[in-house]
Amino acid sequence: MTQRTESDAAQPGGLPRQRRTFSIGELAKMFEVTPRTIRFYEQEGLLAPERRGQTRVYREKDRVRLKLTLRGKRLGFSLAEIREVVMMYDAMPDGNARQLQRLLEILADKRANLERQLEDIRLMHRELDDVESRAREVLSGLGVEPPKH
Amino acid sequence: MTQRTESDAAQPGGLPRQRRTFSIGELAKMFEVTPRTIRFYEQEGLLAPERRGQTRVYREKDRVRLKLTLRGKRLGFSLAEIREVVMMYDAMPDGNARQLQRLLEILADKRANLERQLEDIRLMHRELDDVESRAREVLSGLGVEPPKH
DNA sequence: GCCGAGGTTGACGTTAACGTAAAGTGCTTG
DNA sequence: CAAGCACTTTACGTTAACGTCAACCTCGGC
Repeated sequence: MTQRTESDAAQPGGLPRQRRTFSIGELAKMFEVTPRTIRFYEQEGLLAPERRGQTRVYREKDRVRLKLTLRGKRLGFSLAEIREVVMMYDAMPDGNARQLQRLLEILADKRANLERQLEDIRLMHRELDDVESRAREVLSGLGVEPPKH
Repeated sequence: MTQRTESDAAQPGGLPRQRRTFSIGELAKMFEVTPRTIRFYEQEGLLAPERRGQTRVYREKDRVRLKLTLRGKRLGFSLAEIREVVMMYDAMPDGNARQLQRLLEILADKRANLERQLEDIRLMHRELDDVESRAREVLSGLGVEPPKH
């Protein structure tokens, strides 16, 4: 319903970008999820924030990871799948050849998934067009003016 | 892994198209799901096959519905959402104006969903490109030839 | 000094979408 | 006619992804 604009506006004042941190509540509102969700993702190995004492402190890196995670979810990937990619990405610098090969496999897999989804979306789009036009027909048949948009 | 080609080849011999029926097992193999899944969809009001005695008999119409249902699922819609559209579509001819307005709302909603998914896919695609190219770099740094495709 | 706003860790509850096992029906095939 | 195969219902089990308490800390402000 409400469109969030994921803005990344540069802070005036030239703060050293990397120093910005977030509380769990801030992140939660930012992405419209609950703190519980964020803690759960941590428990599942998708996030690993620092601690100031007992409380979690999130940095830019964590924010990005959360963003990617949620995007993956919207695309229907399971948390396990997302973790698989994210963790391997982090382990890349010292990853051995086998691991990297595996990573490439996974990526190809995801890519195929995306392709199929694109096709599905195109098809679904047509279906919706069809249903909608039929609905409009019936409506005007009833002498009701269908909404323009 | 295996690409099914959802073929709808016209039967030679000019059979009256509408007469073709399917068993639950046939449909299951056709779409690579289990019979249990198909029965579950029926129980959830997404399918309503005829019965020859006790056994279910599916027609072309049912096959299409199952196809649409599975497509919707791949796009992350819940069975409830899918049912909402499918049932209203069927009720269209005698649907009153209110119902149809509601249907249009739902359709707009789904459409918005698809738009967001398209954007997500584009973004995700870039991420994958990025991760992959970095993985390939590291691999060749190790003196290993990364697979071309 | 206490209060409210936010944070924390358990631990149990819930929902969706099936899986799985048991027990029975019905055809057709050797 | 027995065996096998595909179908049926009933019912309980399972997994993912959180929701929902309860009970506790901790900090800034009045």
